[in-house]
Amino acid sequence: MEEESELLKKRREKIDSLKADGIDLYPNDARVGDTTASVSERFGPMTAEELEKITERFTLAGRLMAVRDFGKGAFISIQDRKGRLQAFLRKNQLGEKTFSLFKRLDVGDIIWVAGRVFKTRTGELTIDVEENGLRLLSKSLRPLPEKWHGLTDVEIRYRQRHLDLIVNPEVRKVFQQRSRIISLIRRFMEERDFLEVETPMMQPRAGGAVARPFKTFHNALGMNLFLRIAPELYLKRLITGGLERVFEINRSFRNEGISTFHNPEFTMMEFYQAYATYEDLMTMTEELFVHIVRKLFDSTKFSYQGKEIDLSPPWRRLTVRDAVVEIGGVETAVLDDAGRMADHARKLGVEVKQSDPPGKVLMAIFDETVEQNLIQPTFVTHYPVDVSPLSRRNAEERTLADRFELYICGKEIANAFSELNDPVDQRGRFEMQLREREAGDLEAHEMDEDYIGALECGMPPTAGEGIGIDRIVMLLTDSASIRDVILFPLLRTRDDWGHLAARCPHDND
RNA sequence: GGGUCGUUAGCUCAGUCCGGUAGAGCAGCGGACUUUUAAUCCGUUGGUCGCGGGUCCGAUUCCCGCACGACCCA
Repeated sequence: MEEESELLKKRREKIDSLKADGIDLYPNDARVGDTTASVSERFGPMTAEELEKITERFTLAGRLMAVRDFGKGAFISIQDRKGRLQAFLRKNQLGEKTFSLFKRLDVGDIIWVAGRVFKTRTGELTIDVEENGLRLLSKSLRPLPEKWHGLTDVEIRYRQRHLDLIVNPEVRKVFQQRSRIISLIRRFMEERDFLEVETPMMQPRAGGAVARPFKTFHNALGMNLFLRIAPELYLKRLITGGLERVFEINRSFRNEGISTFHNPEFTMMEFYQAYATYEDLMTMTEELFVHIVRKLFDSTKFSYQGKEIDLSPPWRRLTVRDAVVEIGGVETAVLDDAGRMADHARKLGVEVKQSDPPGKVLMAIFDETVEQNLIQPTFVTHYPVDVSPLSRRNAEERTLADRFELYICGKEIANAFSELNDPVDQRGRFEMQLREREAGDLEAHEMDEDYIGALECGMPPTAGEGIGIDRIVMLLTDSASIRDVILFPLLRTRDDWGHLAARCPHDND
């Protein structure tokens, strides 16, 4: 048994003392009528004289965050989901018993107070706690992090997010913003008559994107399953099924490295619209983003990590080829010669295989030279078909796809294309992907006969898009790391002794 | 996978360069105080110095390895 700290011992002593007085440490019968915000919004603007006429009684519950004790009186701060409010405890008003309860409370306890409002000499709105108007609702055994610096150790912040949320109000705000952003997106889609759907996260084949999946196993069915890397192929079956406009906001999983912009599970919105083109989606994307930032900031501008971003449309549109020439500084002649292009890529330090199709090499050059320079919102268009196995071919340029990616602040935020609905072409694309897989590309797409079968029933001409929700939230909350916008980012597990938990041997097939 | 940095009290941090078993603030505990708000004042408790090994009379400090985390690179 591990030694208990002095602090914990003291708390246990208090608990024993409270129990001895017949005080329930975890009661569940308190009724809460108000919030810190409902009270302060209503009475904050009033003067002390005006408040004297208010005889209404308020009941609040929340966490005790600070105590300023004066012996026979004390100020305390109560924090609920909406914020903080101060309360004043007076011995002669609370009564002997209740005041003695207060003396045994700790910062961190969940409490309930009742009383009227008044303003202190310094003008702060305060609850004047009435007789017996203080109750303990839940006893805290552990001390909270420090009141002034809060909790800054990022590892503890992520591992014990509850502490982070209690003591760092700006963290709570980020997650409130996240919820708001998702809600705004949902509303926007519903207004355009899109139907929200849910498709499988456990899939017999992980398709719809170029990435490595997590593998799992269903015991009863004796079946290998993969966590989805994208919902795409299922959503398009729904388009074939006649739903015409669908969207899904949910998790996808990619078995890849972790960085400030990558978490193994992340949230994406994918949506598909029949009888639309990727060009329609560019306009719609502009409208969506403007809708969000106007509601959030009442402006089309915001700043991210010191960079001023302006989302007022129309956004810059640039082909991959033009981007590589203009921004990447690559000569046109190099791009027209597969051999020279591969040499150029190698010069940039990119690993190029003999089997890599030219489109893949071009995109490697793009990633290396262009991506991080696209700060203001930019639609990059005309992707090579080689790297777009599910996209429709451009009517004029058959080696190019009707596809765009959206970049903001040097990061990919969205990926969209007119969908390939020709089952014969689709089979050919999958076959090409299979050849890349055989050449060692573990991310290449697999053959999916079920999906081709669905296309053979006739899928209407459609455009679809995937938008990285975590990344949007990062941008709009000025968060430097994706871990700051995901409540419980993936970290290595540790047991109570600080050792790594047992790792399962993994199979590589 | 590689590099850099970090890990010291419940929290926020000093100290380690130059080896002699650790300090502050907040929190806690005791006392004073009924309009404070990082309340104040007086007193005071609290440490496997991330883990393991090596060198040494002696290691939180030097060396090696490991773990976890952060950032950068691939």
